Amino acid sequence: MPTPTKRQARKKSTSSRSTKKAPGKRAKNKEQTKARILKAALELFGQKGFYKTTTKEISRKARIAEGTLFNYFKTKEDLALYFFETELQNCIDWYYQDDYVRAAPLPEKLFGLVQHYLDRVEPYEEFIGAVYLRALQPRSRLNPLSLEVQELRLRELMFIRDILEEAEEREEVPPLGEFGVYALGLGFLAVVTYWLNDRSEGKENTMALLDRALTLGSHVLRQGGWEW
Amino acid sequence: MPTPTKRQARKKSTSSRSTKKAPGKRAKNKEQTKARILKAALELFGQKGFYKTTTKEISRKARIAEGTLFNYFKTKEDLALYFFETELQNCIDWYYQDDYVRAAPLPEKLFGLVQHYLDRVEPYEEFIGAVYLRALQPRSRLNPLSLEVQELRLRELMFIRDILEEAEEREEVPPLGEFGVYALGLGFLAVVTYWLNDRSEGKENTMALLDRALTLGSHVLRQGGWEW
DNA sequence: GCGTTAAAATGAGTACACTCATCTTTTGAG
DNA sequence: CTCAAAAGATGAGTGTACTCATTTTAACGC
Repeated sequence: MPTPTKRQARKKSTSSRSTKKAPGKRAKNKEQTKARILKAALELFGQKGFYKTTTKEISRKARIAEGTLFNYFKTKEDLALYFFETELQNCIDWYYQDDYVRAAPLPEKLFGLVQHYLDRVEPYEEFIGAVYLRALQPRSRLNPLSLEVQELRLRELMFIRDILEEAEEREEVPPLGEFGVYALGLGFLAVVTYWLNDRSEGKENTMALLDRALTLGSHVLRQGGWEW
Repeated sequence: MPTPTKRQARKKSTSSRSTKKAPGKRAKNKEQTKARILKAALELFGQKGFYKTTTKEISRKARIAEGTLFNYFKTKEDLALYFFETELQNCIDWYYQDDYVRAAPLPEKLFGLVQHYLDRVEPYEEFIGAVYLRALQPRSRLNPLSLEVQELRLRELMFIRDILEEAEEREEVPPLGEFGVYALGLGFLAVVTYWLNDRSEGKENTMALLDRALTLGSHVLRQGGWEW
């Protein structure tokens, strides 16, 4: 029994002659439906929150049958996860397209990235815990969400690795390897959890903490006290 | 509307004359029932896992009605949480009763504590994520578990504070204050998440990481590079 | 067009955590 | 002992995420 593949991009362009992209009515509909679901979900989550929004309501608002929703998203949490995927991708794109940020020294770079990410993720603050934090518990196949979350986490870690490798090449930091990636990812998680608890105006406490932590981190690394 | 208090220890010993403890049939039954529920839940979680065990099964095995379970535990997750409360308390008691550990230097002390905790928590590895890790998301009153989890986390942090204060008095570390507590708690969380992903024999990778991290931490602190 | 096949939509059905009005047991005062 | 009040147990009922057999729609060769 092969596991069903999903989200595969089809590039079969055999039949139609001149048009490079042959979207086809089917693919188009599917895209539209998915967009409608996401739009409806986002609005309802914004109005009533993640927990008080039912999948029935989302279906109704998206003008589809109740069951159809689950053809697009395996679970309600998987649907919510989609927003984080989008925002992470946005963050990655932003980084690779902004030359100023890419050229900046590592601490400034990280500060900018985290700030950007938190800004974008802010609307989903309520359910970030229900969804995203599960990345910390990847075992147990019983949890049906784990695979999706794991993918997201992996993409995040790969992005962090890129940034760290770049910094290593520029000799901004000593070679840290995989452990550095893990540690930085953990630091990021720490900031997010602090941010979740931060009730200060405009989350300024978080930004202050982040600033200080980056300064401290640079300091420790520059002292080279890293052999262990 | 005052929030209902729970789990309060009653010490009214007004009526019965000679016996110091007047348990009363009611309290006794309640205790027994609770114990039966916990026993049944633990067995079933062990056999089938947290997610595949239904509250109905637990009730049946504990020989109570389905609804009764929820007189004792607000949610299924709250029931699972009970095991972590117990183990944390056990850990605290263990620490305060073992003079050898209490006298040890801070890194050894922390190593012993974490090892002890992980040993005890190991049977619940499958659902530690479903329950315990929610402490990271304390906001959003919609999540009905948050209060209980928050209590547990608080107790943990208070324990960490005790340990740190002791170390500060003995001048094993510079004064770190509340930030130190937070950082150490985060470090602990890091170890737990690593442990959750660790498939090595006997979780030896985790223990190795813990050892190295403690050595590194001591080193950094001893260098005094802490002004920021 | 027409028929066939595969993709996708449908919504009644299911499973399960949790609620609540009602019934049962314990307590304690007289 | 009696009885009223309080604590607790009960299980049918409810809401909701999710499933699946069936129906509808799109694609495509003829």
